[in-house]
Amino acid sequence: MLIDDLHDTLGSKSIRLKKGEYVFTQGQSVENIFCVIQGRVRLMRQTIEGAPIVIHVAFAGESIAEASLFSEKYHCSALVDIGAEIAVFSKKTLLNRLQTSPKLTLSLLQQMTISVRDLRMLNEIKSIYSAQERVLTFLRAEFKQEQELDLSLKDIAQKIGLSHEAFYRTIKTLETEGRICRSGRHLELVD
Amino acid sequence: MLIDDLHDTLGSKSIRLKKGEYVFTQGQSVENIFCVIQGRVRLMRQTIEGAPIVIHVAFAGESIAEASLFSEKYHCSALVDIGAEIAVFSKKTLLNRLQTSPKLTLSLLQQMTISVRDLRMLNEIKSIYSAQERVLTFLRAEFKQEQELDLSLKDIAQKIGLSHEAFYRTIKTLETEGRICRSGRHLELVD
DNA sequence: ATATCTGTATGATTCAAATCATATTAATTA
DNA sequence: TAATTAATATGATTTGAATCATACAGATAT
Repeated sequence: MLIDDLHDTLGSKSIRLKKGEYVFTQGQSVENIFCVIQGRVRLMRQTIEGAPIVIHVAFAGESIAEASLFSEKYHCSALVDIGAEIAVFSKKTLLNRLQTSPKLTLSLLQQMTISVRDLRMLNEIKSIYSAQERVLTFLRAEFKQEQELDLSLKDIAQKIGLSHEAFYRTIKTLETEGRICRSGRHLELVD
Repeated sequence: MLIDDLHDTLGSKSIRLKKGEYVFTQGQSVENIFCVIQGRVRLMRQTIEGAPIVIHVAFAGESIAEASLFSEKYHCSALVDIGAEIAVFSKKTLLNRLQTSPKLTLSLLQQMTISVRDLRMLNEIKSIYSAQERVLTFLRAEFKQEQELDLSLKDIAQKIGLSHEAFYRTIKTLETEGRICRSGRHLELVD
Protein backbone atom coordinates (compact mmCIF):
# COMPACT_ATOMS: atom_id res chain seq x y z
CA MET A 1 0.00 0.00 0.00
CA LEU A 2 1.33 3.35 -1.03
CA ILE A 3 0.53 5.08 2.20
CA ASP A 4 2.74 2.70 4.14
CA ASP A 5 5.65 3.41 1.85
CA LEU A 6 5.01 7.10 2.17
CA HIS A 7 4.77 6.86 5.90
CA ASP A 8 7.96 4.85 6.18
CA THR A 9 9.83 7.28 4.04
CA LEU A 10 8.41 10.60 5.05
CA GLY A 11 6.85 10.19 8.45
CA SER A 12 3.32 11.40 8.69
CA LYS A 13 1.26 14.35 9.65
CA SER A 14 -2.48 14.10 9.48
CA ILE A 15 -5.47 16.39 9.47
CA ARG A 16 -9.12 15.88 10.22
CA LEU A 17 -11.75 17.46 8.04
CA LYS A 18 -15.50 17.47 8.25
CA LYS A 19 -17.97 16.88 5.47
CA GLY A 20 -18.15 19.87 3.18
CA GLU A 21 -14.61 21.06 3.82
CA TYR A 22 -12.03 21.17 1.07
CA VAL A 23 -8.67 19.44 1.19
CA PHE A 24 -7.58 21.67 -1.66
CA THR A 25 -9.27 23.56 -4.44
CA GLN A 26 -8.84 23.77 -8.16
CA GLY A 27 -6.17 26.30 -9.11
CA GLN A 28 -4.37 26.37 -5.76
CA SER A 29 -0.65 25.81 -5.98
CA VAL A 30 0.35 22.24 -5.23
CA GLU A 31 2.11 22.12 -1.87
CA ASN A 32 1.00 18.73 -0.61
CA ILE A 33 0.02 15.26 -1.65
CA PHE A 34 -2.59 13.46 0.46
CA CYS A 35 -3.76 10.05 1.50
CA VAL A 36 -7.21 9.28 2.81
CA ILE A 37 -6.84 7.37 6.08
CA GLN A 38 -10.51 7.39 6.98
CA GLY A 39 -13.63 8.79 5.37
CA ARG A 40 -14.26 9.70 1.79
CA VAL A 41 -13.09 12.47 -0.50
CA ARG A 42 -14.59 13.55 -3.76
CA LEU A 43 -12.38 14.98 -6.49
CA MET A 44 -14.41 17.47 -8.46
CA ARG A 45 -13.79 19.75 -11.35
CA GLN A 46 -15.61 22.95 -11.99
CA THR A 47 -16.45 23.09 -15.66
CA ILE A 48 -16.78 26.53 -17.17
CA GLU A 49 -20.37 26.31 -18.33
CA GLY A 50 -22.04 23.49 -16.49
CA ALA A 51 -22.33 21.67 -13.21
CA PRO A 52 -19.24 20.46 -11.39
CA ILE A 53 -18.33 16.92 -12.30
CA VAL A 54 -16.89 14.25 -10.08
CA ILE A 55 -13.55 13.02 -11.30
CA HIS A 56 -12.97 10.44 -8.66
CA VAL A 57 -14.17 9.29 -5.28
CA ALA A 58 -11.29 8.38 -2.99
CA PHE A 59 -11.83 5.93 -0.15
CA ALA A 60 -9.65 5.02 2.81
CA GLY A 61 -6.21 3.92 1.66
CA GLU A 62 -6.22 5.93 -1.53
CA SER A 63 -3.86 8.75 -2.23
CA ILE A 64 -5.12 11.89 -3.84
CA ALA A 65 -3.36 14.51 -5.90
CA GLU A 66 -0.53 12.17 -6.88
CA ALA A 67 -1.35 13.18 -10.43
CA SER A 68 -0.41 16.71 -9.44
CA LEU A 69 3.04 15.74 -8.29
CA PHE A 70 4.61 17.43 -11.28
CA SER A 71 2.04 20.18 -11.62
CA GLU A 72 2.10 23.73 -10.42
CA LYS A 73 -1.59 23.87 -9.63
CA TYR A 74 -4.27 21.43 -8.58
CA HIS A 75 -6.49 20.74 -11.55
CA CYS A 76 -9.42 19.73 -9.40
CA SER A 77 -10.90 20.30 -5.96
CA ALA A 78 -11.04 17.75 -3.17
CA LEU A 79 -14.23 17.91 -1.19
CA VAL A 80 -14.68 15.88 1.96
CA ASP A 81 -17.72 13.70 1.56
CA ILE A 82 -17.66 11.78 4.79
CA GLY A 83 -15.68 13.24 7.70
CA ALA A 84 -12.11 12.23 7.01
CA GLU A 85 -8.68 11.80 8.44
CA ILE A 86 -6.11 12.64 5.84
CA ALA A 87 -2.36 12.16 5.79
CA VAL A 88 -0.39 15.07 4.43
CA PHE A 89 2.92 14.79 2.63
CA SER A 90 4.87 17.75 1.38
CA LYS A 91 5.21 17.64 -2.37
CA LYS A 92 8.67 19.12 -2.22
CA THR A 93 9.92 16.62 0.32
CA LEU A 94 8.25 13.80 -1.53
CA LEU A 95 9.85 14.80 -4.81
CA ASN A 96 13.22 14.86 -3.08
CA ARG A 97 12.75 11.45 -1.57
CA LEU A 98 11.68 10.07 -4.91
CA GLN A 99 15.13 10.91 -6.25
CA THR A 100 16.68 8.43 -3.87
CA SER A 101 14.00 5.90 -3.08
CA PRO A 102 13.24 3.70 -6.05
CA LYS A 103 10.95 1.57 -3.93
CA LEU A 104 8.71 4.50 -3.15
CA THR A 105 8.77 5.69 -6.73
CA LEU A 106 7.86 2.27 -8.01
CA SER A 107 5.01 2.09 -5.57
CA LEU A 108 3.68 5.38 -6.87
CA LEU A 109 4.28 4.32 -10.44
CA GLN A 110 2.32 1.17 -9.92
CA GLN A 111 -0.57 3.10 -8.46
CA MET A 112 -0.53 5.40 -11.47
CA THR A 113 -0.66 2.50 -13.90
CA ILE A 114 -3.76 1.28 -12.10
CA SER A 115 -5.32 4.72 -12.41
CA VAL A 116 -4.54 4.77 -16.11
CA ARG A 117 -6.14 1.42 -16.63
CA ASP A 118 -9.24 2.37 -14.68
CA LEU A 119 -9.59 5.63 -16.54
CA ARG A 120 -9.22 3.93 -19.89
CA MET A 121 -11.87 1.45 -18.88
CA LEU A 122 -14.17 4.26 -17.93
CA ASN A 123 -13.56 5.98 -21.23
CA GLU A 124 -14.37 2.79 -22.98
CA ILE A 125 -17.58 2.45 -21.02
CA LYS A 126 -18.56 6.00 -21.81
CA SER A 127 -18.17 5.31 -25.51
CA ILE A 128 -21.05 2.86 -25.36
CA TYR A 129 -24.23 4.55 -26.46
CA SER A 130 -26.85 2.15 -25.19
CA ALA A 131 -27.59 2.67 -21.50
CA GLN A 132 -28.16 -1.03 -20.93
CA GLU A 133 -24.91 -2.08 -22.52
CA ARG A 134 -23.09 0.69 -20.74
CA VAL A 135 -24.36 -0.41 -17.35
CA LEU A 136 -23.65 -4.06 -18.05
CA THR A 137 -20.13 -3.31 -19.23
CA PHE A 138 -19.55 -1.23 -16.13
CA LEU A 139 -20.77 -4.03 -13.88
CA ARG A 140 -18.57 -6.55 -15.65
CA ALA A 141 -15.57 -4.29 -15.15
CA GLU A 142 -16.44 -3.76 -11.49
CA PHE A 143 -16.94 -7.45 -11.03
CA LYS A 144 -13.46 -8.17 -12.34
CA GLN A 145 -11.64 -5.93 -9.96
CA GLU A 146 -13.50 -7.33 -7.00
CA GLN A 147 -13.15 -4.25 -4.83
CA GLU A 148 -16.53 -3.51 -3.36
CA LEU A 149 -16.95 0.19 -3.99
CA ASP A 150 -19.80 1.72 -2.11
CA LEU A 151 -21.09 4.46 -4.33
CA SER A 152 -24.65 5.72 -4.38
CA LEU A 153 -26.61 4.89 -7.50
CA LYS A 154 -26.60 8.54 -8.34
CA ASP A 155 -22.81 8.61 -8.15
CA ILE A 156 -22.53 5.57 -10.35
CA ALA A 157 -24.84 7.22 -12.86
CA GLN A 158 -22.60 10.26 -12.94
CA LYS A 159 -19.49 8.13 -13.15
CA ILE A 160 -20.64 6.31 -16.26
CA GLY A 161 -22.15 9.41 -17.80
CA LEU A 162 -25.87 8.74 -17.53
CA SER A 163 -28.53 10.95 -16.01
CA HIS A 164 -29.59 9.43 -12.71
CA GLU A 165 -33.13 9.01 -13.98
CA ALA A 166 -31.97 7.02 -16.97
CA PHE A 167 -29.77 4.96 -14.69
CA TYR A 168 -32.58 4.13 -12.26
CA ARG A 169 -34.77 3.07 -15.14
CA THR A 170 -32.04 1.02 -16.75
CA ILE A 171 -31.23 -1.00 -13.66
CA LYS A 172 -34.92 -1.54 -13.10
CA THR A 173 -35.30 -2.94 -16.60
CA LEU A 174 -32.18 -5.07 -16.23
CA GLU A 175 -33.57 -6.44 -12.99
CA THR A 176 -36.95 -7.27 -14.47
CA GLU A 177 -35.18 -8.97 -17.36
CA GLY A 178 -33.28 -10.99 -14.80
CA ARG A 179 -29.87 -9.80 -15.95
CA ILE A 180 -28.88 -8.24 -12.66
CA CYS A 181 -29.74 -8.65 -8.99
CA ARG A 182 -30.29 -5.81 -6.58
CA SER A 183 -30.24 -5.55 -2.83
CA GLY A 184 -30.48 -1.89 -1.97
CA ARG A 185 -27.62 -0.13 -3.66
CA HIS A 186 -25.72 -3.27 -4.32
CA LEU A 187 -25.85 -4.43 -7.92
CA GLU A 188 -24.80 -7.85 -9.09
CA LEU A 189 -24.58 -9.46 -12.48
CA VAL A 190 -26.60 -12.59 -13.08
CA ASP A 191 -24.71 -15.53 -14.68
CA MET B 1 11.84 12.64 -23.13
CA LEU B 2 11.26 9.22 -21.77
CA ILE B 3 12.70 7.41 -24.71
CA ASP B 4 16.05 9.07 -24.20
CA ASP B 5 16.12 7.99 -20.59
CA LEU B 6 15.16 4.50 -21.61
CA HIS B 7 17.79 4.44 -24.30
CA ASP B 8 20.49 5.72 -21.98
CA THR B 9 19.63 3.14 -19.38
CA LEU B 10 18.74 0.13 -21.42
CA GLY B 11 20.29 0.52 -24.80
CA SER B 12 17.93 0.05 -27.67
CA LYS B 13 16.67 -2.47 -30.09
CA SER B 14 14.17 -1.42 -32.68
CA ILE B 15 11.73 -3.01 -35.06
CA ARG B 16 10.00 -1.84 -38.20
CA LEU B 17 6.37 -2.61 -38.78
CA LYS B 18 4.08 -1.86 -41.66
CA LYS B 19 0.57 -0.51 -41.52
CA GLY B 20 -1.84 -3.17 -40.38
CA GLU B 21 0.69 -5.13 -38.34
CA TYR B 22 0.32 -5.51 -34.61
CA VAL B 23 2.97 -4.56 -32.09
CA PHE B 24 1.14 -6.69 -29.55
CA THR B 25 -2.39 -7.91 -29.06
CA GLN B 26 -4.86 -7.89 -26.24
CA GLY B 27 -4.36 -10.81 -23.89
CA GLN B 28 -0.74 -11.56 -24.85
CA SER B 29 1.63 -11.78 -21.95
CA VAL B 30 3.58 -8.58 -21.39
CA GLU B 31 7.19 -9.13 -22.39
CA ASN B 32 8.11 -5.73 -23.74
CA ILE B 33 7.44 -2.07 -23.43
CA PHE B 34 7.66 0.04 -26.58
CA CYS B 35 8.36 3.53 -27.84
CA VAL B 36 7.23 4.89 -31.16
CA ILE B 37 10.25 6.36 -32.93
CA GLN B 38 8.50 7.03 -36.22
CA GLY B 39 5.02 6.49 -37.54
CA ARG B 40 1.81 6.03 -35.66
CA VAL B 41 0.31 3.31 -33.50
CA ARG B 42 -3.27 2.87 -32.50
CA LEU B 43 -4.11 1.27 -29.18
CA MET B 44 -7.39 -0.55 -29.52
CA ARG B 45 -9.56 -2.63 -27.32
CA GLN B 46 -11.90 -5.30 -28.49
CA THR B 47 -15.15 -4.91 -26.62
CA ILE B 48 -17.17 -8.05 -26.12
CA GLU B 49 -20.30 -7.01 -27.94
CA GLY B 50 -19.46 -4.11 -30.21
CA ALA B 51 -16.90 -2.57 -32.46
CA PRO B 52 -13.31 -2.19 -31.32
CA ILE B 53 -12.64 1.13 -29.72
CA VAL B 54 -9.53 3.25 -29.95
CA ILE B 55 -7.98 3.85 -26.56
CA HIS B 56 -5.13 6.01 -27.69
CA VAL B 57 -3.21 7.05 -30.76
CA ALA B 58 0.52 7.14 -30.13
CA PHE B 59 2.75 9.38 -32.21
CA ALA B 60 6.53 9.55 -32.54
CA GLY B 61 8.15 9.98 -29.14
CA GLU B 62 5.41 8.32 -27.18
CA SER B 63 5.84 5.15 -25.26
CA ILE B 64 3.20 2.51 -25.38
CA ALA B 65 2.27 -0.21 -22.94
CA GLU B 66 3.91 1.55 -20.00
CA ALA B 67 0.58 1.08 -18.28
CA SER B 68 1.18 -2.66 -18.59
CA LEU B 69 4.48 -2.53 -16.76
CA PHE B 70 2.96 -4.23 -13.75
CA SER B 71 0.45 -6.34 -15.64
CA GLU B 72 0.61 -9.92 -16.74
CA LYS B 73 -1.22 -9.35 -19.98
CA TYR B 74 -1.70 -6.51 -22.42
CA HIS B 75 -5.17 -5.12 -21.96
CA CYS B 76 -5.29 -3.71 -25.46
CA SER B 77 -3.88 -4.27 -28.93
CA ALA B 78 -1.39 -2.02 -30.69
CA LEU B 79 -2.07 -1.69 -34.38
CA VAL B 80 0.37 0.11 -36.64
CA ASP B 81 -1.45 2.89 -38.40
CA ILE B 82 1.35 4.48 -40.35
CA GLY B 83 4.44 2.37 -41.02
CA ALA B 84 6.48 2.66 -37.86
CA GLU B 85 9.85 2.23 -36.28
CA ILE B 86 9.46 1.11 -32.73
CA ALA B 87 11.96 0.79 -29.91
CA VAL B 88 11.64 -2.34 -27.83
CA PHE B 89 12.54 -2.60 -24.17
CA SER B 90 12.29 -5.77 -22.17
CA LYS B 91 9.79 -5.38 -19.38
CA LYS B 92 11.85 -7.56 -17.09
CA THR B 93 15.05 -5.62 -17.66
CA LEU B 94 13.20 -2.37 -17.38
CA LEU B 95 11.64 -3.36 -14.07
CA ASN B 96 15.08 -4.30 -12.78
CA ARG B 97 16.60 -1.01 -13.86
CA LEU B 98 13.76 0.86 -12.24
CA GLN B 99 14.85 -0.55 -8.89
CA THR B 100 18.11 1.31 -9.14
CA SER B 101 17.46 4.25 -11.41
CA PRO B 102 15.26 6.83 -9.75
CA LYS B 103 15.76 9.18 -12.64
CA LEU B 104 14.26 6.74 -15.09
CA THR B 105 11.43 5.90 -12.73
CA LEU B 106 10.62 9.54 -12.19
CA SER B 107 10.59 10.07 -15.91
CA LEU B 108 8.08 7.27 -16.30
CA LEU B 109 6.09 8.51 -13.35
CA GLN B 110 5.86 11.95 -14.85
CA GLN B 111 4.62 10.54 -18.11
CA MET B 112 1.97 8.57 -16.25
CA THR B 113 0.73 11.64 -14.42
CA ILE B 114 0.27 13.30 -17.79
CA SER B 115 -1.69 10.32 -19.03
CA VAL B 116 -3.89 10.42 -15.96
CA ARG B 117 -4.62 14.07 -16.45
CA ASP B 118 -5.42 13.62 -20.13
CA LEU B 119 -7.68 10.69 -19.44
CA ARG B 120 -9.53 12.57 -16.73
CA MET B 121 -10.00 15.45 -19.11
CA LEU B 122 -11.39 13.11 -21.71
CA ASN B 123 -13.76 11.61 -19.19
CA GLU B 124 -14.90 15.05 -18.30
CA ILE B 125 -15.49 15.86 -21.93
CA LYS B 126 -17.44 12.68 -22.47
CA SER B 127 -19.73 13.61 -19.60
CA ILE B 128 -21.00 16.58 -21.57
CA TYR B 129 -24.22 15.70 -23.31
CA SER B 130 -24.50 18.46 -25.87
CA ALA B 131 -22.39 17.76 -28.94
CA GLN B 132 -21.57 21.44 -29.39
CA GLU B 133 -20.41 21.92 -25.83
CA ARG B 134 -18.49 18.70 -25.97
CA VAL B 135 -16.62 19.72 -29.09
CA LEU B 136 -15.91 23.20 -27.75
CA THR B 137 -14.64 21.84 -24.45
CA PHE B 138 -12.43 19.42 -26.32
CA LEU B 139 -11.00 22.19 -28.47
CA ARG B 140 -10.33 24.35 -25.42
CA ALA B 141 -8.48 21.47 -23.79
CA GLU B 142 -6.50 20.80 -26.95
CA PHE B 143 -5.70 24.45 -27.27
CA LYS B 144 -4.24 24.55 -23.78
CA GLN B 145 -1.79 21.77 -24.27
CA GLU B 146 -0.54 23.24 -27.49
CA GLN B 147 0.62 19.98 -29.03
CA GLU B 148 -0.65 19.84 -32.56
CA LEU B 149 -2.17 16.39 -32.81
CA ASP B 150 -2.97 15.33 -36.30
CA LEU B 151 -6.00 13.14 -36.03
CA SER B 152 -8.60 12.65 -38.71
CA LEU B 153 -11.98 14.15 -37.94
CA LYS B 154 -13.34 10.67 -37.70
CA ASP B 155 -10.75 9.80 -35.06
CA ILE B 156 -11.54 12.91 -33.08
CA ALA B 157 -15.21 12.00 -33.21
CA GLN B 158 -14.47 8.59 -31.81
CA LYS B 159 -12.15 10.03 -29.20
CA ILE B 160 -14.78 12.32 -27.77
CA GLY B 161 -17.53 9.75 -28.11
CA LEU B 162 -19.60 11.14 -30.95
CA SER B 163 -20.68 9.42 -34.13
CA HIS B 164 -18.66 10.82 -37.00
CA GLU B 165 -21.80 12.07 -38.67
CA ALA B 166 -22.81 14.04 -35.61
CA PHE B 167 -19.29 15.40 -35.35
CA TYR B 168 -19.19 16.57 -38.97
CA ARG B 169 -22.49 18.31 -38.51
CA THR B 170 -21.46 19.88 -35.23
CA ILE B 171 -18.24 21.41 -36.54
CA LYS B 172 -20.13 22.65 -39.55
CA THR B 173 -22.65 24.41 -37.33
CA LEU B 174 -19.91 25.80 -35.10
CA GLU B 175 -18.16 27.13 -38.17
CA THR B 176 -21.27 28.80 -39.56
CA GLU B 177 -21.87 30.33 -36.15
CA GLY B 178 -18.34 31.67 -36.29
CA ARG B 179 -17.23 29.90 -33.13
CA ILE B 180 -14.50 27.89 -34.80
CA CYS B 181 -12.30 28.15 -37.87
CA ARG B 182 -11.47 25.29 -40.17
CA SER B 183 -8.77 24.66 -42.70
CA GLY B 184 -9.05 21.08 -43.81
CA ARG B 185 -8.80 18.90 -40.77
CA HIS B 186 -7.38 21.63 -38.62
CA LEU B 187 -9.87 23.11 -36.17
CA GLU B 188 -9.32 26.32 -34.27
CA LEU B 189 -11.33 28.14 -31.66
CA VAL B 190 -12.39 31.69 -32.41
CA ASP B 191 -11.58 34.17 -29.61
C1' DA C 1 -3.56 5.18 -64.48
C1' DT C 2 -7.05 2.41 -62.36
C1' DA C 3 -9.21 0.25 -58.69
C1' DT C 4 -10.17 0.04 -53.87
C1' DC C 5 -10.66 1.62 -49.61
C1' DT C 6 -11.24 5.32 -46.20
C1' DG C 7 -12.55 9.84 -44.79
C1' DT C 8 -15.69 13.64 -45.44
C1' DA C 9 -20.31 15.22 -46.11
C1' DT C 10 -25.39 15.60 -45.84
C1' DG C 11 -30.21 14.07 -45.96
C1' DA C 12 -34.12 11.47 -43.73
C1' DT C 13 -35.75 9.00 -39.91
C1' DT C 14 -35.90 6.82 -35.53
C1' DC C 15 -35.48 6.31 -30.89
C1' DA C 16 -33.68 6.44 -26.57
C1' DA C 17 -31.75 9.30 -23.21
C1' DA C 18 -32.15 14.00 -21.33
C1' DT C 19 -35.11 17.02 -19.15
C1' DC C 20 -38.80 18.63 -16.33
C1' DA C 21 -41.99 17.43 -12.79
C1' DT C 22 -43.43 15.26 -8.74
C1' DA C 23 -43.52 11.67 -5.03
C1' DT C 24 -41.63 8.82 -1.74
C1' DT C 25 -38.16 7.08 1.05
C1' DA C 26 -33.70 7.32 3.34
C1' DA C 27 -30.13 9.81 5.56
C1' DT C 28 -28.39 13.99 8.01
C1' DT C 29 -28.62 17.55 10.85
C1' DA C 30 -30.67 20.50 14.31
C1' DT D 1 -37.76 13.62 17.56
C1' DA D 2 -38.55 16.83 14.26
C1' DA D 3 -36.78 19.24 10.36
C1' DT D 4 -34.22 19.34 6.39
C1' DT D 5 -31.67 17.63 2.85
C1' DA D 6 -30.34 14.10 -0.43
C1' DA D 7 -31.27 9.75 -2.83
C1' DT D 8 -34.49 6.81 -5.10
C1' DA D 9 -38.27 6.33 -8.14
C1' DT D 10 -41.36 6.99 -12.00
C1' DG D 11 -44.34 9.61 -15.34
C1' DA D 12 -44.72 12.76 -19.46
C1' DT D 13 -42.45 15.13 -23.03
C1' DT D 14 -38.88 16.84 -25.91
C1' DT D 15 -34.88 16.74 -28.34
C1' DG D 16 -30.89 15.83 -30.44
C1' DA D 17 -27.65 12.33 -31.42
C1' DA D 18 -27.52 7.72 -33.48
C1' DT D 19 -28.52 5.23 -37.41
C1' DC D 20 -29.20 4.20 -42.17
C1' DA D 21 -28.42 5.64 -46.74
C1' DT D 22 -25.99 7.70 -50.32
C1' DA D 23 -22.49 10.55 -52.62
C1' DC D 24 -18.15 12.36 -53.44
C1' DA D 25 -13.36 13.42 -52.63
C1' DG D 26 -8.77 11.81 -51.18
C1' DA D 27 -5.57 8.57 -50.15
C1' DT D 28 -3.42 3.96 -50.96
C1' DA D 29 -2.53 0.23 -53.24
C1' DT D 30 -2.08 -2.51 -57.64
